[in-house]
Amino acid sequence: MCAPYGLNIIDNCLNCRVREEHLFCNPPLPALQKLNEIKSTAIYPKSAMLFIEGQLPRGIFVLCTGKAKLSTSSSEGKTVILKISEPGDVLGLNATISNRPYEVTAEMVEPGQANFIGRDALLHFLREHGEVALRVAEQLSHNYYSAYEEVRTLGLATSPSEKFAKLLLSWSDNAGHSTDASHITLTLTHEEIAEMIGTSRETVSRLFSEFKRKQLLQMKGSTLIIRNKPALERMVHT
Amino acid sequence: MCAPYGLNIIDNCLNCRVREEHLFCNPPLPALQKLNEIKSTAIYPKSAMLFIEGQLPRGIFVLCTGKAKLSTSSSEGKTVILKISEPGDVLGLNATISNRPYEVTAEMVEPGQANFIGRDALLHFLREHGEVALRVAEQLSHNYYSAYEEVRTLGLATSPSEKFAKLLLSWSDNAGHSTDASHITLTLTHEEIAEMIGTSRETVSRLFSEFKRKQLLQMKGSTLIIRNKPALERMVHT
DNA sequence: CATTCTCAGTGACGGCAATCACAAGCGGGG
DNA sequence: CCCCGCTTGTGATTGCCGTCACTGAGAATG
Repeated sequence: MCAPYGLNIIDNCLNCRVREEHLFCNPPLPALQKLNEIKSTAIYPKSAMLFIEGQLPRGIFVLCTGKAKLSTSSSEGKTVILKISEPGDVLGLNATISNRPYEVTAEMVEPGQANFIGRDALLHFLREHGEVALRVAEQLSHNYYSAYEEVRTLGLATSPSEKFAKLLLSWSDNAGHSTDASHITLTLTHEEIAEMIGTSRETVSRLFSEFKRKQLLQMKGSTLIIRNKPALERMVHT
Repeated sequence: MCAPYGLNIIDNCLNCRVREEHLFCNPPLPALQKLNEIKSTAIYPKSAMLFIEGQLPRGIFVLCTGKAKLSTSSSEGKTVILKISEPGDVLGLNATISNRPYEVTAEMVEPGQANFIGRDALLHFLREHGEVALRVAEQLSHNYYSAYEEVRTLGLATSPSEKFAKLLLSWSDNAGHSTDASHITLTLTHEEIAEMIGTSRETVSRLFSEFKRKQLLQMKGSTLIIRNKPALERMVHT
């Protein structure tokens, strides 16, 4: 769990140490103190919108706990989910750095805490602390890889089943840190899964049925168990 | 045209001034001199590979003239083209910054000149010249937007015709600088176009036929003329 | 407890595009 | 000049998946 609202950023960061991308956790002390001055912390409930596609960039959000989904929609209402962000991720960085409107919508799918840093303060800070700019570059590079992976999923996989298998494997890889990699807690609806792999909700339902029938996976409540990972890997033509 | 092989980077940059992203053209003089020391220039023929997906990152290539296609392939041989890079673009930056293998293959589709900067020299340089690191961040952000746009194209557009229309419009926008925006020189094969919009070669052929029949476009040799841009825009549900 | 809403599962149907197959243009090089 | 490779055009076929329609389960809400 993350430190409660009101403690300083150092405490936040100690509790943030879930992933490797700690944009603002490892810098030297002077930078850290400055960061602590310019950030503000808030807790967001499920379904809270951190920012919305098209808005002018107010600044960045450093996710401390909870999960946020990054999505973009067409005027027809069709939606693509680009990524489910996890603690440690920096949201809105691209828009803020390049001063273009937020290109995605960030919505909390699990309630959590985030630190906000306004655009002017951030840019001013980065100009003064060049060491941290490299960190920013790394985070941007990370964002790029995420989008790139999405392109590969959407563009290279032909069938929905292949994309679905790929998604399951990516979940399995991410979860592999502490718990059993084959046990995954499923927080997304079929609709949202469909938006991640670019297919329809019904097809996702049918994929679940099919994969269960083929003994590839199994559901226990909201826990998803991968029963035959090698078979899944064989379905994916990386 | 770009300065011939052998002149220094200042001359190169003067001639590079085609686009806005001049990672290495505007820095203060000391940085420029240092850059000039660590870069090396070469001319590449058509089909030359600057780097290949999966290779360890040797460094970056700043494209001076010519065009390069950035693509990624599955083991099945299916290919997605992520972007056609133009003069001013920095290739291989993501991989080099984050020290991961090149995630794409960069192949020249029009012969041209590029400056190479090795990874160690680049990182060393960036640490010494923090001002330029912000430029790097901007370029990375730019790369991200490209990938993001590709996700939108691949994920949000349902029909191949919509993606095709979108591609034509993006060409029209890019070409709009100097010449008539409705006249575009076509350098890609149908196969490559198919790889950009995630469809089959035959479908692209049929799309050309269909669009010509509907008076949306017209071909004169290798020049493509857009005859009804509003109609194209109506086909795209941004 | 009743109502309502969201989410999940499943069948039927139809259309669209991938695939296969082949013919024809086109250009370059020997 | 003539072949050969690459590119393009187009027909026929097939199967997959998106859409529509409906049912039912479960959670939330009052």
